[in-house]
Order: sequence, then structure tokens, then C-alpha cells
Amino acid sequence: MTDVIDELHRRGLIALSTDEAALRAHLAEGPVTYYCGFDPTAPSLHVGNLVQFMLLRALQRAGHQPVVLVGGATGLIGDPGGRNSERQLNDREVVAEWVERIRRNVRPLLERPAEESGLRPPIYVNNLDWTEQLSAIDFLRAIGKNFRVSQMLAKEAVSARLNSEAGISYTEFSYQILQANDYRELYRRHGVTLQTGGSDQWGNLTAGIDLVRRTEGAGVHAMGTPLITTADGQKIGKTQGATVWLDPELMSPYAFHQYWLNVDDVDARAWLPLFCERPAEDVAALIAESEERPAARAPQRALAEDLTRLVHGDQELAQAEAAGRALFGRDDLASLDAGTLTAALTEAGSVTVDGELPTIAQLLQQTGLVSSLSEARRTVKEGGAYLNNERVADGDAVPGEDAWLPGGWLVLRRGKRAVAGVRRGA
RNA sequence: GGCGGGUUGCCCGAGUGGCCAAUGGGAGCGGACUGUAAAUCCGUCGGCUUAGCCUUCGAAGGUUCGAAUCCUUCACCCGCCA
Repeated sequence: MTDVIDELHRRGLIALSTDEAALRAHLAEGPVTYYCGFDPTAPSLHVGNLVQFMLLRALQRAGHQPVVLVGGATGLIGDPGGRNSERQLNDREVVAEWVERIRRNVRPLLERPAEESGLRPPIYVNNLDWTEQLSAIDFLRAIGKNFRVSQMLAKEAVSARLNSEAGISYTEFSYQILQANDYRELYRRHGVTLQTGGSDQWGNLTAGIDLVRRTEGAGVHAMGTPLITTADGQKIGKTQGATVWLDPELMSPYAFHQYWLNVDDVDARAWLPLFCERPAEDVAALIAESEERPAARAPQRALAEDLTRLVHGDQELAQAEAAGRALFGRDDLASLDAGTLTAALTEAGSVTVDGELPTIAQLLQQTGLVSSLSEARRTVKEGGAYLNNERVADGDAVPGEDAWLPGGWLVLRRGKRAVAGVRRGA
């Protein structure tokens, strides 16, 4: 059996770690209980969080015990890291709901391997459970005494904000203490000895290590994943300015699948080892194929396939693939049968219209392909609007009777990739 | 608590009384070229019942024929001093 650390290095999942020799020895001794935290700052996890799960899954496959912390408490405070302004505080009820939704995101990622391969299922914890009843006195006396302000100020996340125009509130300044305390609680409650996270969390991870050493006298470990960016320096997981969510209610499996398919060549090759759990030889072969025949987009297809299956399941993957073939294939739309068209457009997104038919511009807006009528008109003017694959000349025209495709559908497209269906109502 | 600087469209950043829906850059979007890539070039980039109209320049008032630009108050941010 190969060393899990070796695998993680091969895949580029480790950017930082505490003493690696010690960590390697620790992991070799037997099952290690490790944790990673996610703050509920949105209703769903997104593609950027997926990197953490690739690491968590690799450790799980190696026989270790994952603990997933959802930050019901820290989500109320706000991590100053990686941002140049203060966070807007969210309401407690909202954060509580997000905690639940995020747990649902995690299920297929860590529970399925447990069910299907007999690996250890994740333990879920919420730091609100031990943070909420902490009194200000206890917090300051029992925990705060262990922190030196000079060290806290030196953390990148804090100093960056101190040097920014926005500054930093005492609330967010305290964040690292809360996260450090989480590590200590999990060490006590579950024997956690390894925390993983993004390398932008490094200051918070080491704060926890210091606290555990100081108060428990134990040496515990941390591992940081690299920050994944596109070739031009953007954060991973944005498409058309929107976030690529894992929750199917926020982003359809079809759109999720399309996102990976559209990743550019450079990024696809770079990301493949990170996100693809296939054998090393297969990954290398896919990259080699991409160099030779980039148009085949082998890495993109592998990413789309593996990740859609991982996050949404086999059935959703099959539907997303079929929809993509139908909408982007070379076949004439009119030659598609009603069933295929219906399945494809349902995946892609559609609206139903009854009664009097709106203009094409209005339909573009109703399907969400554009956000305003002005934008619809502009798109038509720019030659970027298509009805049934034919460029629209007049946005104020109403589609004719002959435009309806089998099953009672109109296919609207904006630009090359954004497609939506309009279905005739009763 | 005192003094000074600041708050402009998704972001950065010009603009100090009319020519400002607001220069420029970036992001985004569309077109051409391609491979549902990248780079490049061109166009576009508040909203609407779009030759016109409406709402924007931290918030609220005020001066003026007319304000993002002047005055007052408030909020927030940064710096120096106490």
C-alpha cells in the first residue's frame, strides 16, 4: 500500500504541513482522527471547497477517521482571512439553516465511500455546541491567556487587514482564537490530531496547534492545501460571474457538468491530478492526450464525469451528458425526438408560457439568459441571441407557429453556451 | 477626545457647479477566429413602454435656473496626536 502522503504530493494536494516526517510516522501508526472545518457563509459549499474533500477522501481511503466541522459559531463571527473588507454578519437563523444545508453537501462526498467501501463514515460536529455557552469570562481567562497579541497580529490574515483601508474589527480579530479552541475541543472529545484546510487558513491551523500544545501538552499536526486558481489568477469556481455550487438546487447538475467541460486547457491539465481519483498512469495519459489533441478535451471530460458523479451521482451524470450531447451535438434540433429534447431542456433550465406568447426579448429574460430587457435587446443587437439555433434579428418579434419543436419547445440560446428551453403551456 | 484624509457604477480609479449615466483600466457579456478552449481583434457593459424618459456618485437636508461637484448634519473607514 502506498503512503498516503506520497499520493497527496503526487496529486499536488499538500502546500504546507507541519513536520512531515513526524506526520508520516503518525499516519503509519494506525487510524488517525482528522478534521476540516467549513464555515456556513453561504447556503452551499462550492467548487473551491472541493479541494478539501479530495484531501479528506484520500485520508479516508487510507483508513483514517474524518471529522467534518461545520462552523455554526465561527460562521457568526467571520474569518478575516483572504478578504480585504469586513464580513457582513448573518442572522443566527440563517446561519443555522446553512449549517444543515452544508451537511447535506458533504453526504455524498464522505458517506458514500463509507457505505460502498467499508471506510470510516464522517463524524459531524458543530462548534456552536461548545462555543455558544462559553462565557466571556471563561473565554478570556481560560483561553485568551494562551494567546500573545503580538503573535496574533503577525498572522497574515490579520496583518493584511490591518494594512488595508478597511481595517479589522475586534470580532474578526478574535476568529483565530475560536478556531484554535475548536482544535482543542476536538482533540479532547474525539482525539483529533490532524487538521486540514486551505493554506490561507494556515495561521488558524497553527494557532490551534499552539493552543493544544500549551494546554494539553500534546503535539498535533496540520496540513494545508494549495490555493487553486485559474491560469489567469482567478479563484476556481466562478462561471459567468456566478459561483459553482455543489447544491443541485443552486446549480443544476447539468450546469455543474458544463462548468468542468468548459475549463480551459491549461487549467484542466493542472487540476486533473487534484480532482481526479483515477490511477496516476491514467491521469498522466489524459494529460498527454490533451497535449496531442487538445480539441478532444480529455481532461475536461474526465473532470466533468468524475466530479458530477461524485457530487450528484450516476443518474444525474448520465442526464447531464445526454443533455449536453443533444444541445451541442451536430444534429439538427428539429430532428431530435420530443423525449430527448424534453430531457435536455429540463436539465438546462426552462420556463413554461401560457396564453399570449411574449416577445423573444421577454423570453430571454424569463429564462434567465439575460437579467433585464435592456440586456436582452443589447444581446440581440450584438447578434448573440438565437432561437432554435438561428440568430434572432428582431428581439421584439414573437416566435411564429412554425418555430415550435417536437414536444412543444423553443430552444433559446445566448452566445455559444447558455441554453434554455421555453415550453408551451396548456 | 483633537486634527487631517477619505466614501463614485461588479472591482480599481478619474471627475471640484452645466458639454456627466459620469474619462480610463480590469472583470463580465456578445461577435469574428476556434474545439461548447486559450490568445488576439472588434463591439458592448444602470434601468425602462429606448430617436425619449427614469434612477444613480456613503445617508439625509440645504444653496442654485442647474450639483457627483458648494454648505449643514449624520454614518462608516484610514492616518497622526491625546
